[in-house]
Amino acid sequence: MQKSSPSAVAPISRNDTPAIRRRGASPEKTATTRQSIVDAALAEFLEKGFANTTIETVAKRAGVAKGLIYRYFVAKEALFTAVVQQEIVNAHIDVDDAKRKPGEKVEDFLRRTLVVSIYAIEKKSRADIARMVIAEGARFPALAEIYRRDVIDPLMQKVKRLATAARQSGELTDDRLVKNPHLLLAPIWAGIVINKFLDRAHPVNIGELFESQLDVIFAKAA
Amino acid sequence: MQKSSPSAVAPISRNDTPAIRRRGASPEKTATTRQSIVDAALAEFLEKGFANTTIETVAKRAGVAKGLIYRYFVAKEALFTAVVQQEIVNAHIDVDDAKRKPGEKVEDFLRRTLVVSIYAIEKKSRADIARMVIAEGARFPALAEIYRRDVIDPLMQKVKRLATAARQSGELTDDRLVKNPHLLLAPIWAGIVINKFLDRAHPVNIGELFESQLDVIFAKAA
Amino acid sequence: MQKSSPSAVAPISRNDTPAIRRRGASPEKTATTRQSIVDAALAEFLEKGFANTTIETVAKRAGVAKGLIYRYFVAKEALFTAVVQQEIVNAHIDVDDAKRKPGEKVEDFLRRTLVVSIYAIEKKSRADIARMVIAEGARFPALAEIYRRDVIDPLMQKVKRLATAARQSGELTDDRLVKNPHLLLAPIWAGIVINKFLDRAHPVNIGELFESQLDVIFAKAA
Amino acid sequence: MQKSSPSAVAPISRNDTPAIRRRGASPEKTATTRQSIVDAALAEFLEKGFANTTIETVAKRAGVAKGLIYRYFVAKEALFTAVVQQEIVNAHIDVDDAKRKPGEKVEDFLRRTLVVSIYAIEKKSRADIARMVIAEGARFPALAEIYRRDVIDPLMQKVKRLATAARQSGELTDDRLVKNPHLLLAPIWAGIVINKFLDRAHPVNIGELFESQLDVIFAKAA
DNA sequence: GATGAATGAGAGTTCATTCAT
DNA sequence: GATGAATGAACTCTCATTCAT
Repeated sequence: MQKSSPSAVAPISRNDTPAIRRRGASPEKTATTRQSIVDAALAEFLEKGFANTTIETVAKRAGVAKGLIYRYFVAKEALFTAVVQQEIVNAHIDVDDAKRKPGEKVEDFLRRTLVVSIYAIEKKSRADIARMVIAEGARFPALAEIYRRDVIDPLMQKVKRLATAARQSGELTDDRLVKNPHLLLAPIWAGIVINKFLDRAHPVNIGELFESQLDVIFAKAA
Repeated sequence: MQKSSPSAVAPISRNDTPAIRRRGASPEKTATTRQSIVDAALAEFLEKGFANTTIETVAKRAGVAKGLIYRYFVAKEALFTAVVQQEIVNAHIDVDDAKRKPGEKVEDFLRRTLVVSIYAIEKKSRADIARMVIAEGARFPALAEIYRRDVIDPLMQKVKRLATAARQSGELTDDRLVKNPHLLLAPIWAGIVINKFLDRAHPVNIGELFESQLDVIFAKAA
Repeated sequence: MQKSSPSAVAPISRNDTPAIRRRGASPEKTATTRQSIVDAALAEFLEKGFANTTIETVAKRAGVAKGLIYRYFVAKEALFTAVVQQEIVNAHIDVDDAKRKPGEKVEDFLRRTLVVSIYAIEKKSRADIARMVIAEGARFPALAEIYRRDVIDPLMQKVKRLATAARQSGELTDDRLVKNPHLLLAPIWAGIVINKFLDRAHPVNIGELFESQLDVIFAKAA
Repeated sequence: MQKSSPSAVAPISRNDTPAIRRRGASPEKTATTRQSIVDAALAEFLEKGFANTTIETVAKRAGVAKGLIYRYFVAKEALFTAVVQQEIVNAHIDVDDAKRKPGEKVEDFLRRTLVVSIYAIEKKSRADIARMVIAEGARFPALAEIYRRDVIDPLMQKVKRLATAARQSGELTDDRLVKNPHLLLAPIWAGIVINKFLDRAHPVNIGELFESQLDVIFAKAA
């Protein structure tokens, strides 16, 4: 009922005068229906991927008729795109340099904030979203682009800024991270690939892997 | 879906009875036909993924009739499995500790061998195979397992052995890499994900990224 | 499908009890709504034909909700029938023999009245109605029948009566038109078929064609 | 099996060497199948029109599977177009001026040739084809154009030539038919409209109507 | 072995019609 | 009366798989 993406239905509250009662189904009902479709679709897409998900199954799971889905999304692809985009929006990882306390070391800041986020990645379905974007990326390049633009690029910018700060303060003694900010988050990608695609039976601990990466990058004596 | 090696056609007998003319096509012709199907299928699968590849297109590309494919592979899935498996076999990355020269440092050995392999990853279609295993992994868990068993696990074992050696020789001053051998190859996964799925327009240099990782792991002063 | 006049809504009572305020919308409002639906439907049907017209589009064009249409017409077919019938009523062509002036020749009377009507056929949408009746006739035989009964047959009767009069007065020297009254209006049908279906780019002049037909029938020396 | 239109299948006879036997289904079988689809489609389209004909019904009537139709025609529209075009080709009406015997009057020639054709119009399904082209013309303007180009226009040219000849020989005493060649065939259109759309119960005799038209045009004393 | 016509089970999508509000 | 969300049957089209030749 919250955060309905701005694609199909009318905004819920028209204005503040509660007396206005339109005929027909209420906007709340509409929003609920839409959300149940989105939820069902997300679950199905995550479980089976785009090609193996059928509209009929989504409808059944959402408890609505097949045709109704087409009132909310013009096509299966639009449904997929909308669902994934909505999730991408939620996937932001927060490492804003501005939140670093005065005098706080970059490494400490990263441990305090990012490590927590990363341990949470697998709790929430963020890794699954990433997996889906990856798996369907070839067929939906636009989605991959959105993911890059909204999630990866901003994150990389922030990492770069933090690396630069660490370099200037002497916390880092070389430019490697400034030039290759991807280095910092490489263990996350590796973890997602291994845990979500290759070895579900023996998952690596992404958080621990990331902490080790922090260790080596910041040359911590073990 | 697991034991798909003998899926369709008996292993081609390397002519032990060279003079005998059997009825029908010669084993050589058979092998050639099979290979042209596999080649065509690989190309199609890489281009379009499993779901969007049709048997008809594969047949056309291979220059054979649709029905013939079913003489070699019982089903589309079997074709896919066979094709990918064959590629996985080629995907071995060679870092055999035994080949380390006496007295050669582990780091030097890695730079001498692995870095070269990694720069080659993108030249050959290995990254594309990895991408496909990743993308279709949800639908073909058996393939992912094979990939892990035949490619990842052996590689990890070797990394672990090298890490142990480096630890014992004092080249490494902590157990991080021994406990998290994935750390070494994380940049490769990150690179594949970024280059193949998320940001084809601005690829990272996987080899360079990997070298930086060697730098930080072996605490090289820049 | 035949008796569709009372198909949906009772004939609007021309207020015999003007002071009484009934609940709900006033009859005038009702009539207005109904008319806007009919107008929209006519326009859509003329543009796209029966099968390609959707109730939703009609509703949108009429500025009413989809469901409301079903308060006035039980089904799409009833709507179509009602709309076309209403137009058929307007399609009468006036050639009443009674209006012939005393002593006026039949030919002169036809030129004075019918030719004018025919030049008007294409100005009004009568030809388009005819076209629609023709195009949908196979699917709506009842409509074609109504068209025949209300438009064609009466017209033919009048033509026959005029032909008989002309024969008796010696204006015509044979019974051809009496026996084949369709001969008189054949150019109109030909004109509609050619202009509306076959060659919109090079329309024939129906009025001129009809005048030529009068010429040859009444053996006018050119 | 004859005259397969050149749209989908390979030409039947590759060359004269009868020894060539390809594998798989024979071209004759293919042509037969194609023809049975075309026949079934024509019958269905004539009975129900384009929109009310389903591929499934056509397939059932042709005795083939639904999907097979799509091997021969890319889409329902293509099937319709092909079927109708093939019939249009057969719809030529022959009034070639060159076949007029030396010294034969135009009127006599027309009675000798065209009247016969016209009486045959309703025996064959030509009138039904015309009806279908008319009924679906709005949705398939290309077909109407083909019909005009291949049937109407050539016919009109011939009529014009004959009218000119008759005018010059003094057989006609005015230019009406030269200027309005449609006049000659108007009764045919009228007849088709009346018999096929408006009044199936009381059909007019198109041949007789056309003969009367010849009478009046050539000013025959009754 | 080899061909490709033939099959038929779905899948996505549309739309007349219903009904809770 | 009026709304438009909801239903579900029906339709077009696809494609893995089979099979007569």
